[in-house]
Amino acid sequence: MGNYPVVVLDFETTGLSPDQGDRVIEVGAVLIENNRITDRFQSLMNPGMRINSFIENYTGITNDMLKDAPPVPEVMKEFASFLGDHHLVAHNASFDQRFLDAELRRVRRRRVRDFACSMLISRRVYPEAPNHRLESLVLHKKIKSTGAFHRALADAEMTGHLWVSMIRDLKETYRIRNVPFHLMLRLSKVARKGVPNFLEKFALEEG
DNA sequence: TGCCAGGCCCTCTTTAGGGCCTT
Repeated sequence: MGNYPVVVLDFETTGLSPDQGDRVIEVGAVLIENNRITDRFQSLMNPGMRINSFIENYTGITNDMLKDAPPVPEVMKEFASFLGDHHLVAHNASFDQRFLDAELRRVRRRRVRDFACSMLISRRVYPEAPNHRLESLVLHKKIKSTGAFHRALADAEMTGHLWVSMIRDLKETYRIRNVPFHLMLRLSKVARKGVPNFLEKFALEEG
């Protein structure tokens, strides 16, 4: 199964830390239901400050593109509606979670669901991967690339495909019929050496 | 003035250091 919906999201930002004044400049997200993308959300946002040349080069998003973009609060209110009360997923979720929580706080909203981290889970499901950057995992799993890396919607879509791929591989490898969200959350915290035992035990209890 | 992210996770560890990930 794994039929519960999740929203997979990705932010492009002015830097690494909302605590140091960094803001979001683009959000991309996909809704996944029944292992397929059924809805999408994407918007650039004007952060009210200039972005540096590293960010322009890294993302391909320029100051010129942000000049006429809607302000961050306006987009974040819309995005909060898109999120609803769905479970959330991101690649290196602690990063996106910090920015999401900070920007929602500014518009007096709050996150209501847990975040699962596709990077932490991929380290456990695909320990053989050369590394666990999104770009490398997309190559490793032969996931079709849906646009330029480091743009929010393309990264969210590819992370979404990675999420579906990990659920499928868990089912096949461990003969788990149903991979609920809470299993993915728990898996992301299991010591790596203990992963096979953890999953075999789950499969037994399920059966 | 000078500082400058944070959390996971391995190891030559736990009285710590440094690579990996995200922009």
